[in-house]
Amino acid sequence: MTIRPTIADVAREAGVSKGLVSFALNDRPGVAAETRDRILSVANALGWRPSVRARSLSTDRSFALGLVIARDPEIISSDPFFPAFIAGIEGALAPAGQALVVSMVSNEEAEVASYRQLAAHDRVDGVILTDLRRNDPRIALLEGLRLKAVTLGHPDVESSFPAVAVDDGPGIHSAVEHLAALGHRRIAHVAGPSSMLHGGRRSQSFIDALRALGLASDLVVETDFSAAGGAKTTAALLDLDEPPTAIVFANDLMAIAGLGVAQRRGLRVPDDLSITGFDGSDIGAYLYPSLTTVTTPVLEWGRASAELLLRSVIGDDDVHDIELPAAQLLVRMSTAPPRTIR
Amino acid sequence: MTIRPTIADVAREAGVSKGLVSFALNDRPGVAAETRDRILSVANALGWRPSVRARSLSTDRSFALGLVIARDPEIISSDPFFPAFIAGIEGALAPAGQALVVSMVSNEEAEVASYRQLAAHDRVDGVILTDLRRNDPRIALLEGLRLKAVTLGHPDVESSFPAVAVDDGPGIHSAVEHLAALGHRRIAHVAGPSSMLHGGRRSQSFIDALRALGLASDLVVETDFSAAGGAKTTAALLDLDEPPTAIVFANDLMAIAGLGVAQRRGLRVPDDLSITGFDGSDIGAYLYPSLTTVTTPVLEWGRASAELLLRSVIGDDDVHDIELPAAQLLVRMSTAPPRTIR
DNA sequence: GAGTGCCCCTAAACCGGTTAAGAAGCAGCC
DNA sequence: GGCTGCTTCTTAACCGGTTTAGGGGCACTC
Repeated sequence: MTIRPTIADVAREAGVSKGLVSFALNDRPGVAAETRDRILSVANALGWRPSVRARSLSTDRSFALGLVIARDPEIISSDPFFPAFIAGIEGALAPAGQALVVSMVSNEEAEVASYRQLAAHDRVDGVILTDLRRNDPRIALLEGLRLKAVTLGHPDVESSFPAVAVDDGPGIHSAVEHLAALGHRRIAHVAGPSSMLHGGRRSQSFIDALRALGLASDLVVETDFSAAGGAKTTAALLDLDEPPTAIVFANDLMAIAGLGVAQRRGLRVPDDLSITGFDGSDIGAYLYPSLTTVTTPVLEWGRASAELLLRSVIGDDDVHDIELPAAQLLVRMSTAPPRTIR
Repeated sequence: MTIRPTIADVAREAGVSKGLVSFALNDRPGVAAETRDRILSVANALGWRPSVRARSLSTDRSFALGLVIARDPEIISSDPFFPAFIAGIEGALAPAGQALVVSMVSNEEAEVASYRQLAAHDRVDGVILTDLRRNDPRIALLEGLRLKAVTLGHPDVESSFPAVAVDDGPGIHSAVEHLAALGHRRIAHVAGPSSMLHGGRRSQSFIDALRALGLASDLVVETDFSAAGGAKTTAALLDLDEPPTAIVFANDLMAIAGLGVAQRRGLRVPDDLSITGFDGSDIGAYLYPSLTTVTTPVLEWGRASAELLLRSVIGDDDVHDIELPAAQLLVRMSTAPPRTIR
């Protein structure tokens, strides 16, 4: 096993020019069928593989997509989203011979720097934009950097990028209706930061759902999606004179922390307090009680995003927004009728 | 903002040849100080940035490292290791202008294919090898593919790659001693697969620790590091005629599932059963009871691995194995004296 | 029989760097 | 004055592809 053959080797062996080999290998017209076959079989016999590097240089493409993950170091390990999401991306990228460049940073300055670096070094042809924020500056940034992108969810600003969205609403609605049907009247929501679009959207869905049922929606507390935040706000809610009998958490991590807080206080879940999460993370099934949650098709989300972005990079014309199946309620054991009306 | 300047632009502007510009920019000897300064200031004025693509093609380097993650889809979301590990890697890579290519696969064939693809496409200069297995075929594979690598831990086969290791032993020993000191005599271990080196090593440490204390070490059950596996084996242990009063789990995920199983049976943790995990994952602190566990310097591990691999890629001579601070016991609330001797 | 058009192919430039070979200029030395 | 050797710089090849311009051969047309 020596050095890898190049198209020059193939050309020599097949008795044609370099250029023609390139044409034949790329299935372009203007090559006689017989010649094309000969070139292909020679390439095959020599074990020729294209050099991504050379192709990158001449075609001005990277054949890779990027994912910048900005997360507080404290949250990063426990967040079930990204590993599954990356697995989904991989499902679309690997068969296409594309690679995924991942960058993980802990704050917004580093995030911006990371995008700039990806663009300056021509590492990727496009990026997947997660965790959209209100008035998200990254959209203009990426447009300025001339990177392609897809956004996870619909941004609240003008965007030239297609979106891949999962509607959180139905999941939250189902959770609230489920709790109301069980008899709960005082239902709280531990929300993610309203600066993040999905945080805000989940809150709004929660409020809408309560209103539709004619219930008060005053118990919405905003925090930061972290376990620490979930624990703190849960404690605050339980300290109220009239504490809620059920809490809808905006993600599983906060729900798990909230569960711990309740149990620590001697409350029984679900008898004294019902709890729902959001994410459908696997670990929730193994807790005691297992966590009623809202599942999101994360893997599918990753796959669809990567596919759409690839199409957009190629210059496919009909790239348009994609709506994935909505989030769905997954009832497990952390919800039950409130004790007061039992 | 037009097209990016190349060294040809710099050369023209500075009135020298392309080659000399390259020499000046790479700080190589043979350039007059005055000329060098002129070239550098012209480059600076034009806003010249090197093209990684062009450099890759001519220097036969990718300026990127790879990480192939092989995990069952079921485990992937809940595993706290990789996000933190990647964050650590990033800490070393970003300042060096290097990128991280991540590939996530679900089985061994796909894993091999992934390494082959990374090598065939020249995507990376080296890879970080995690989750070493017994007689790990990947080492020979990577040597054959002429990729550089570092291994996480010491392999049990001949390897030309440097290792970055964290000794699990002291953590497991501490956990066992902690439990023994509390009065436990029947201590079980829910182990990871013995086909994985760190799974086997933790078991062995467990057995050694018990022996050293003169206790029986017959309660070692092997499973797969998953929540489902942890739950199932915990159930089996608790079904024994003489069940253990404490269980040492080989990772946090299994410990959390085990905790759920015990509580589901009406056992109180830690009163009826003590539990320890392994990983030091953050979420464990918020459970009820909070999980006594063994912490590993994951972030540091990632950083050190990436740095070592970068040095190895450059051809630095004195790359040798690195031993990081050993894993440490973190006592929280899931361990207490057994009820029997209370 | 010249002109036109098409098909198949070659030659060569190009992408943006690195690097080997060699030339020019100059000082030092005998 | 010629030789040696050093520094500084240029030229040109090279990495491995893609792509444009154009040439030769052939059939068809009038």
